[in-house]
Amino acid sequence: MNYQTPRGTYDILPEDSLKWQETEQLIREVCRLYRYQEIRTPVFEDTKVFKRENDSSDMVNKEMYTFAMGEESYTLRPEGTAGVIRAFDQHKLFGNPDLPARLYYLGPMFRHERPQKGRQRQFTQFGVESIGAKSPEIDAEVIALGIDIIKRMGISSVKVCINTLGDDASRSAYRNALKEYFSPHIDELCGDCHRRLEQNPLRILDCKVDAENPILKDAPRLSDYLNEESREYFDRVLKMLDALDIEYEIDDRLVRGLDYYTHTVFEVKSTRPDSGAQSTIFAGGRYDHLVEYFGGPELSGMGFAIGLERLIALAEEEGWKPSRTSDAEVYIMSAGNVGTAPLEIAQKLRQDGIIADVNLLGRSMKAQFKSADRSQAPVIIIVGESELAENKVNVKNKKNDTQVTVGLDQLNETVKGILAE
RNA sequence: GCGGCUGUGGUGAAGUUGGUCAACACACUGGAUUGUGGCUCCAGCAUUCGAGGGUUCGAGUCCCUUCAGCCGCCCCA
Repeated sequence: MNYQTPRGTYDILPEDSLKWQETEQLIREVCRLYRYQEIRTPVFEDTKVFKRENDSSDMVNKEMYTFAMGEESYTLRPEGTAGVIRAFDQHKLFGNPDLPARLYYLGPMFRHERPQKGRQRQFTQFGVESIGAKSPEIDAEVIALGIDIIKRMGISSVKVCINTLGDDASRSAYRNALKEYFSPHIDELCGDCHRRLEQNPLRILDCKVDAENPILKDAPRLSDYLNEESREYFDRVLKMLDALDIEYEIDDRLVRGLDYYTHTVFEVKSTRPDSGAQSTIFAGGRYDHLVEYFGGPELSGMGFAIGLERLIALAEEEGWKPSRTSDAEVYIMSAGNVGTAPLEIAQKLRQDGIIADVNLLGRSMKAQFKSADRSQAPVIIIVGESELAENKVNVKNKKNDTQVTVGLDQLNETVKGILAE
């Protein structure tokens, strides 16, 4: 085969499109229940939208699809949050009297990563952002929305890991404490951690190589550096989760990769034993400075993102299937020279909302029956030359394997009767 | 970006120390059975083994390159 999809991209074929449609529909319905509204932003933006200053992670350079057109540098969106906040600021949605703005997005994202299962270069992400107000209730609502969706997808083996990074003061105090603590022990840590010490010392805490290293276990705890206000905020988040019956586990090693998070951060993981390295279903947190960064006022936001490829894969592992099918309700075949009658009959049925498949090839009855079986249709209409001469056709009811001959004027009613059985 | 495994028809797959007609099964198509199938029987269905080079009298089997998938690491917005 000389042509194929680029690495890390894939086609959704007809046999799979239904589950995507249903998953997206489910997501949209749940969002409607929570009164989150969709926002659609471009799939590419000025590179500077995604390439933030002060961002200590190196993913920005390595993993973005950036291209130049004339003087401009553009980048395919690697995530949804930046574009949404940009739009929130650009269109001055902060002027809305009813903040927070509750927004969601759903669409393709692009990252130049080494593909694995549930990890593609073009992938589909759904996310919500609740922007413009700060309260523990909002944090809980956002988490609840995400949990709601995955529960409705039949995913039950999950746990919520949650933590707080505190406010700026708490966080930078802790950051410094970590640096001070690890610096003397640097030789006892792995190579990656050497880099992390300068770039993002918080991430040393969830290093896999050094996970059992006693140096890590005795590291300063973030909770010891929280100021009163941050601690209180977090306690209220947890109380709200209790009230909503959402079980969680406090994990003070959970720091997330990005610098912009403040206060609440969380990750919802699969507890299935075979989920391997891809166990996170969705994750997010609160950010206090992003709105300001894109030129808006000092407003806080809270959000999460979820990859649909992984969501659907996990749901299927737990037995989820789309509830609708693309099966036919009626299959129309022909015997003898019946001209345009089968097509006309099909058209009339469709106008009554019945899913009709019709044989369009001059094939043997045996072949037509095989197609009819494959279509899963419970009703087969056989348009025969001699019956048609009297304006009649044969209707086979596959539910009880009976067949009747009815006039064309009663056909739709007869079919509906069988389907309703 | 680094490391490991894999790649044979529509599908699941056999292919032994390189020798040839690339098993077997399912699916599919046609016929037995020109307008009532689902059973059975018969026949057809990979000039080719991800792609491209090389070694050889001869390669799916050996070598090189390349593409893709999977697993782990990095990273995970």
